[in-house]
Parts: sequence; C-alpha cells; structure tokens
Amino acid sequence: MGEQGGAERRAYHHGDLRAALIDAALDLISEAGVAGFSVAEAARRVGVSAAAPYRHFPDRESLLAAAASAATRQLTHKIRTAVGTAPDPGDPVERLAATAGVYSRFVIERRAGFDLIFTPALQDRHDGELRDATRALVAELLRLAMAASTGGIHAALELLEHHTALAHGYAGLQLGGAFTPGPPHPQGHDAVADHAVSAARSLIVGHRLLHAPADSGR
Amino acid sequence: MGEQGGAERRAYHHGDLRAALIDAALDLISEAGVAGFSVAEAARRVGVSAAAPYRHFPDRESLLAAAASAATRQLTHKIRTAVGTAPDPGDPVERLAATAGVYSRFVIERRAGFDLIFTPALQDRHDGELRDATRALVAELLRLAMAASTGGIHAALELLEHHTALAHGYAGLQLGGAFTPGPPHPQGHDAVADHAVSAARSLIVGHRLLHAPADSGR
DNA sequence: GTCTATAGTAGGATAGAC
DNA sequence: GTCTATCCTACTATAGAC
Repeated sequence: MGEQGGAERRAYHHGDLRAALIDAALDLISEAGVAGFSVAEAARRVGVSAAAPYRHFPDRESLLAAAASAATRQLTHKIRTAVGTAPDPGDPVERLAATAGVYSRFVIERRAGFDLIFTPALQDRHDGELRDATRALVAELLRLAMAASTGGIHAALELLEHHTALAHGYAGLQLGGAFTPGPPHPQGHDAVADHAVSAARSLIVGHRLLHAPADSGR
Repeated sequence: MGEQGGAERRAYHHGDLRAALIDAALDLISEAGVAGFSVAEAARRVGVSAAAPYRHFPDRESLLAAAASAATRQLTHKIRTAVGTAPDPGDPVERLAATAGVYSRFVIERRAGFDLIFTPALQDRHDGELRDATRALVAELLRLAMAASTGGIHAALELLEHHTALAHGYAGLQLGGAFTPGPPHPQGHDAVADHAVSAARSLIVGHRLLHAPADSGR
C-alpha cells in the first residue's frame, strides 16, 4: 500500500515476497474485482516469474484467502476509527449509520467486501486467519447494532442484516455502474458513501419505529 | 426429442438459433453469473459448434447485451404483476416494498440485476433494445416510488435510490454466500426475499418520517 | 527461492469447406 | 448457416536447472 514509486514496477520483494504478493493481489482486486485477480498477474506486478508464488502459496485460492484476510482486517480497522468521527458520535444511530459510509467507500475503492470475505470457497478452507478476522468484524458491527436498536437482540440482528444489505447494495450499484450513465465521477465515491449514510439513517429510524420497546410484537 | 440420453442435449435450433443462444446465455448467467457466461459454452448447450454463434452475433458482447435485454424485460414484467399481490395492494408503501422482494428473488435466481443491466460495456453499445427495456423498468419503479414518498420528486428519487440499493444488497449478500455459513438453503431464496421486503418497509417508513411534507427541509 | 520451460485447459475469433 | 480446423491469448500448476 505505502510504496508509490514507479507506476507498477518491480522487484521490491527485498525480503518478503509473500507480503508483496498479497499487496499486489489486493491491488488487482481493487482494480477489477476478484475476476481481475490471477496469480500470474500478481507475480508480474511484483516482478517475479509466474512460478515463484507457488513457493509461498500452495495454490491460487491460498493467496486469495490471504488477501481476503488482510482486507477484512483493514475494513475492521477503518470502521473502528471512523465510528468516533460521526456527526454526533454520542448518538448510536449516527455511529451505526457511519459504518454504512465506511463500508460502501471501502468496497467501492477496494472491491473487497462481504462477498469476498464470505466467499464460500474461502471460508470452507477453515483458514484460522480469515476466520478470526471475520469474527472480529462481525463482532464490531453487532456491538454497534445492539446500541442502535431499541428492540432486543433479535431486533438488533435484524437491523444489522438490513443495514449491511443497504451498505453492500450501494457499493454494488456504484461498482456496477448503475449510478454513472456517463464516465465515473472522480469524487463520486464520497457522494455515494454519503447517500449510503443517509439511507442508513432512514432505515435505522424506521426500524426503531417499527420495533419500539412498547411495540415489540411482530 | 430424438437425440439420446445426454444430460442436457438440445439441438432445438430448428429455426431460431439466435433465440436459443439467448436462452442458453441466460441459463449460464443464472448458474454462475456473468463470469460463467461464454459464447463457447452457450453454443455447446444448444448443440452447435463454437463458431456458429458468430453468424448471429458479431461478438461476445452482442450476445450478452441481447441476454441482458431479455432479462430486463422479464424483471419489469415480474414487478408489474407482483405489485398487485402485496399484502395490502392499496397501500403505496406495501406496493413499493413488494418490489424489493421481487427484485432480490429475481436476481438471486437469475443473477441478472442492475449490475448486468447497467454494465457500462453493454450500455455504451447504445443498443436500442437494451435502452428501451431499461427505461421501461426505471419508469415503473419511479412511478411506485413517487406514490410511496411523502416528499416531492426529489425525495422520491432519493427513496428509490435507497430502496434499490437495499434490494440489490440483499441479493448480493445471498449470492455471495454471506447468509449461508453452511450449504445454501433450498427455500433460502424466499426467506431472503421476505427479509428484503421487511427491510424495505423500515426504510420507507423512516424515509417518510424524515421527509414529511411539513418537515421537507431535511 | 527463484528461474526457465512446459503441460494442460479454456475461451474468442477467423478462414474456408460443405 | 453450420461445420471443422486453426490461431491467439491467458491462466494454473509442475519439473528441473541454478
């Protein structure tokens, strides 16, 4: 992430080709999604042969899983630091709503969201690294949903699901080009993230209205 | 049907290979997304050589665009017929909420949603067929959003965007496997669609609350 | 640990026979 | 209009040299 010397040049695997390959994989994913990722291209970016990665990862999926783990940790970190900077950080509604912006922006910029994190092929590897990263992320979100919901745990889980779908949908529509009839706007990402936050506010408010403590039925 | 027991033989291009290829393309997309589509595989399914499709479509993208147009028309039709069967068809909130269920179910089953319909590479072809189909779909949704919103046209457009993102997100999470830690549930599609409708209700209610006519000033 | 070379797979697209 | 045959491209993965 940090290095930005040449446009995409080479040979900075001074000592850690494994890490360099994960970085390259994340770059590829951010540029063209999981479909744009290939072991060969990642190797090319780093400046090694197509065979070299197989010394560090048994197969394509292993590298992909490592990249997914890294992305998950990055996302969790972004959510943790961003929640405190909401318009009204003391309001649990604003705190949860802010995560919709963080998530959609992250996915739009990196193309590494829940669909990558929860890819069955990756989760089924029972990779401890990915499992731990996923759990930390879900725990963080659940905490925020619990605070924002006026119902019980059941209502909070439902709210989290609704909220997650909303943020994921914003990212998906933007990435799919549904918001940009013309060429993609430079600052469109921020605008989309803002819309996601605004939508999340409506959703949370509506959810609280329909799941008020006095009216916990249904 | 003459031909013997291949698992999926067809050779029903009696007179309309073009239509048969579009059908096959839609099948491929529904099975593995756009990534699962290839001209070669579509031809194989229909029972013709890999070269035959190029008599009817100049290139891969043309066939894909034709499939996207067909899917768009199907989706518009499903929305039109389903809106009347909402729990309370007279309630504009329920009518709009119902479309979240229709959309998410459709996308989950066919993998042909807004990200396919609005794929820039397809929209930039200026294909009249796809353009007309897209416009009809958007017009239908906008009508419903206008009826459900208590604000002006601006609020209705915002509501539609929020609503669309929500439905799209539900479909995306389900397709990405985020809802199914284990194997995908058989009737999971209906459950997910129901959740999408429920979420849409919260969203619409919240939106109306935040954009009431008396309080139109955000 | 990395290289070159290679086997195998799959798809997009064209040429020319029938 | 469809076929066979072909060329090109790109990727995964392995083998053996250094």
